[in-house]
Amino acid sequence: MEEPIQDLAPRISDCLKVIYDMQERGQKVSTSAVSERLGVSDATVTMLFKDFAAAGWVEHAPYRGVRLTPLGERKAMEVIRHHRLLELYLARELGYSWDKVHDEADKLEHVISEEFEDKLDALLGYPTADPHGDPIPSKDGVIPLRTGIPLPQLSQGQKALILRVSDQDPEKLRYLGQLSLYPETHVEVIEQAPFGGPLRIRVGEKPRQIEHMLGVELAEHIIVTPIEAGEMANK
Amino acid sequence: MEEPIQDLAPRISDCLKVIYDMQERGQKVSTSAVSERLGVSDATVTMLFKDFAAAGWVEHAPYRGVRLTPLGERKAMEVIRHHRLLELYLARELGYSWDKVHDEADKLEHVISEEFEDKLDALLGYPTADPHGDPIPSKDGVIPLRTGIPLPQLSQGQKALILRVSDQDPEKLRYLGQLSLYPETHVEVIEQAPFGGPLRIRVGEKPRQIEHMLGVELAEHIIVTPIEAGEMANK
DNA sequence: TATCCTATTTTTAGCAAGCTAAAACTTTTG
DNA sequence: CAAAAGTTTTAGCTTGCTAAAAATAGGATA
Repeated sequence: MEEPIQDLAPRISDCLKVIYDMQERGQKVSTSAVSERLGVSDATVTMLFKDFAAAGWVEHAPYRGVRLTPLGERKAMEVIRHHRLLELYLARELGYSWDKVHDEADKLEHVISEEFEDKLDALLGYPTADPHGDPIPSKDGVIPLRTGIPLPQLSQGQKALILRVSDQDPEKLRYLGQLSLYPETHVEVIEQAPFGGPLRIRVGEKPRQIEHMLGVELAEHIIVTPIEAGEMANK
Repeated sequence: MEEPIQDLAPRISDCLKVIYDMQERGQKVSTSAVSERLGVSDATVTMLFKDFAAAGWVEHAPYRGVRLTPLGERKAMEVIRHHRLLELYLARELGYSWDKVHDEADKLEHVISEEFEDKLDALLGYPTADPHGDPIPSKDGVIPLRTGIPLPQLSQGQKALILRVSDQDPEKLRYLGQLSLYPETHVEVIEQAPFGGPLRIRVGEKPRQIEHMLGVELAEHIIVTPIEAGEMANK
């Protein structure tokens, strides 16, 4: 229960990660949803839920899913810190494209030592976000909060900065990369077709801007923060 | 049988590595010797030997051990390449001391992808030796040969260059590191006590040389190549 | 030279972890 | 309130391992 996170079986830390991820998105954490994401049977997840409840990581209401306790959240933070540090490392130091970092980090995170993590952290300059803009928790489990809104909620004509692109599907990431929709990029909604229709957006800063069409499906995963006109002038 | 080396179970590649290592040292590869190094029971190793024989990696004469086939040697090269590239990487890029690289590499080598390996290789400039001076096989399994002799066989007064320090014991490595006995270091035997007595050695180059006493036990693992007086003059 | 003894190796039987298919059971929905 | 959808339980599989029993090699002994 108080064992270091490295010693958790891979399935256990993977499951913790999925629970946290779903909960962060405000979704209900059900047996079937988790089993699908982990690629195992429902029966397996039921057992994991029971084990987690016994360890005090979740509250488990049988037949209606699971919710992380504060302890469980702390454990999840450790797993996620490992994962995101590795993602950033793979992208920045080894030149991985952002659609490939997730899978490789998934394998590495189960074997690296505390010392390895510390050295990565230092090498990367104690970073606070991974290549998708997802925040990297600090060593003591504090997650740097940067709130934003999904791109489709941006009012027309409002300029904004991309904070996160929180999708894991390599295909989609590759596509978004082609449109230069990375974190820290400037973006503006030119118009949005009604009833959840596609968006017309302008990407990039003044000299080199490009327009694209983008489905809401994808746009929902792009989290942005509006920027004042004043801030633009500085550039 | 023709599956990529990454997909081998950890135990299998570990075993392959141990077999290669013992054979390279000219030792007989027996069930009990391998089981001891892997930390498993004899029964387990017997089964591994049978599996390896079935895969065509070794010739297994029951009750009298195992010997790698050419195919088995190729497989072993792949495993060892992974391991040594990682060792060098950990030491050079992450600042690990040479006594810690082995254990961390042992864990990492089972999960890294072919792409990861390629990126490491490039990042390191296609190296040919790890931090202990052990040769790194090329991608097609060719091992760069650099022959040398154990330090105790060096004639007195003969100057030499350290090629390899082939020991895995962290304690010993740490100690040898304190004496600056790393690969590429200059060393000279001042005198050797008879009947396998300790050596008196001079370490380093002209301006900054230090003398040490060293037991034969340890010295046996230091592989050196004599240098001509002429070569010295260049420096 | 034949046989015994001992150290080593292999075989056997069985354990534990981690998983699944299918049956049994809830909850939700029409 | 019945059927559908989702969850848990049950029974049993596979993998990888081990302890103990059986088998063997190879030198010691007579």
